[in-house]
Amino acid sequence: MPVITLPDGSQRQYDKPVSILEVAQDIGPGLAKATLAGTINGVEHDAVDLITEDAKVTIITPKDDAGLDIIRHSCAHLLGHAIKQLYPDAKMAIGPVIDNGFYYDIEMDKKLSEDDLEALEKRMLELAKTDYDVVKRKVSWQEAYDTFKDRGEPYKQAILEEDIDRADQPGLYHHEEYIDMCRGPHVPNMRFCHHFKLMRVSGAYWRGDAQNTQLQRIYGTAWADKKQLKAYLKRLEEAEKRDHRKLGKQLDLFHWQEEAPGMVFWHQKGWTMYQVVESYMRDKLVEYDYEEVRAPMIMDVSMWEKSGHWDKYQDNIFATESEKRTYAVKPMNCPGHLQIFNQGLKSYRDLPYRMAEFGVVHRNEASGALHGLMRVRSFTQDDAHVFCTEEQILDEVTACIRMLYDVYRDFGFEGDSIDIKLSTRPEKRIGSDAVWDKSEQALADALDKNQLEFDYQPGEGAFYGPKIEFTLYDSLGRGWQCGTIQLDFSMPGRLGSQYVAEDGSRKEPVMIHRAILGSLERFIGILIEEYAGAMPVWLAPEQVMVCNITDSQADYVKSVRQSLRMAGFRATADLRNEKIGFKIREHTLQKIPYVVVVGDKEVESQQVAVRTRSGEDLGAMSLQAFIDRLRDEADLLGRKQ
RNA sequence: GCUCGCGUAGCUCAGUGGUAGAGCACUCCAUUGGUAAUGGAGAGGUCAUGAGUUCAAAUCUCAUCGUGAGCACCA
Repeated sequence: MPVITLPDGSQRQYDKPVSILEVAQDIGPGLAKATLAGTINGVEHDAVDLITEDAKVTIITPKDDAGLDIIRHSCAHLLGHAIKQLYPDAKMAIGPVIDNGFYYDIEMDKKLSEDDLEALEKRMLELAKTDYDVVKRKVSWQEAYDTFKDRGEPYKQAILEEDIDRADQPGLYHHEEYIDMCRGPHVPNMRFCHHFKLMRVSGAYWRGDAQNTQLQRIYGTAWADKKQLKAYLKRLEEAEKRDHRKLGKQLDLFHWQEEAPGMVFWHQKGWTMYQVVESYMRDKLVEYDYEEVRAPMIMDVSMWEKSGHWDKYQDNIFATESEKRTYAVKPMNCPGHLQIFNQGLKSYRDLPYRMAEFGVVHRNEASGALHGLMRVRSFTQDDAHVFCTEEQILDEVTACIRMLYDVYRDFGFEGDSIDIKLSTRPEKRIGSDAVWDKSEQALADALDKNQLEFDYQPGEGAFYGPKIEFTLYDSLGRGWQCGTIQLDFSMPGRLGSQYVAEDGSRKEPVMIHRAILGSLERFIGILIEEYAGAMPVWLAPEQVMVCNITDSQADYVKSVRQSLRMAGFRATADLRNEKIGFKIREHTLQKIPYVVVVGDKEVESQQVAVRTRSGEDLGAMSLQAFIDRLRDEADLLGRKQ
């Protein structure tokens, strides 16, 4: 006699167990038609699942986020259905939901091409358009196992054997002749799965392990209706226009070439941005009481053996030989900083000692890992190491976080655009559990103290200590770790760093590794995508372009440009023999914040006519008024009001 | 590193076995103009590199390098 409570608080009573679909039918035929699934006491269930006891029930339709996920999940099954029809020898692995869509990992001999994807998509659509019912069956573990054994699906068998309890009743979803196994829920009928697109195919390892077979992964996107699908594809197109690699070329910021894979050739404009960012950070180092240093680029390999890097990262370290000695190009700044710390006897009175470097490091990343400015083989870290006592950890980490947010806000990042993760002790680690407890707690406390939400990444910490990672996202939503704060109880000991404590004894300092921007290259890449190349005034490599209308204003243009430069702005003159419309178009496309136009009128009145890159004509004003405006805008940095 | 795709003029791209193309940029000439493209002419390519198939290769095959998406990696 289940009593069902709906989200609006209303109740319905039944004299026998009813399915979610029946409840929906009871409420109205329109809702029944839109019913994908439901939740029973907060747990998702298929529409056909029976409610046997009093429960809170919600109906899931394509309008719900959960509904969209169900559609996507069922689209993965639909892909399986089509794959097995076109390639009967395909072995299906896993087909989960991801942001905006789904994928399926498949083992098959035939290597899928773009054309094959098109054919697959066509078959999927044909199948979906028949609007067949998806039939769910709960079976015993053994029956599921036998089913997939008969069907030659070794991966499904492996999932059953390794992940599913023998007492469980796995759900088998019948898509006509195709059967897939899933926790569900799934759509009751394929009429919900008409709006999808297969996006690409790539390789992916079974169970995410490079030792295992590489499967073919087909990615697709799926939506509740045609409009959503079109809007998504449009969004993707727009996002691609923000690609920093594309903009880097268009805006003449940097280039790459074959002879130096993963290393940037910064052009004048890109380098100007870089220098603005660097000098901003240098000011912040003063504000937050750091000392800047510079350590050698290459050191004898023995240094890296002592630090442990050679042992762990040898394949990724560039090395060079000279006079029978092997030198490693530094992949990290910490050993160098420890050498500087070690010069002269340090007292507890010297702690905390905050040592910063714009450290250029080289890491021989796997070729497949390289990605524009985001993942390079040579980059500059805004690195720092804080040497302190255990008692000082909390305060110092808190200060690092405060500094990080101070900086990020100036660049326009805050709130949801920053993802925080706390990586805790890995299996292979050094140091006592007591020390780990304390340091993990210190990092968590520091985050709490700054009222920041974060997710734990258990086991993902470095072998020497836990770490906080701050991730920013590119225009396509790919995350890139930028800032990081790591605790290290090991390196100072390995490289012989000590200080004299209050009681006269020698102690090892704790080292906090911290980077705010992380890699300047990566951070600038993120900035370019964030602003789609239209950098705010303080970062724009060219801030003002001063244009004449005819030759007769050339001298005035030069003097305006010079005045702007003397006022501290990056201004250029465009005296070419071109029409003003042509110049404006070009400089607007180059995303220069302001174009100043001077003709005879302006020369006469000793003014400047100002136009913004968004196309707004601000009219004529005195040069001083324009300079004031520029200064106000530049002083804002990238802060959101 | 792995899987699949891509590599043609400075840039964006067309060209599927038979004499290498377009637009923009560049150079020159004319034009001196008021807020997103003035007109004309010219120059510019070992079709990433190397090998092979073929009477003939930008085009087909293989390898190498670079690059794109994803996987793995990310101190």
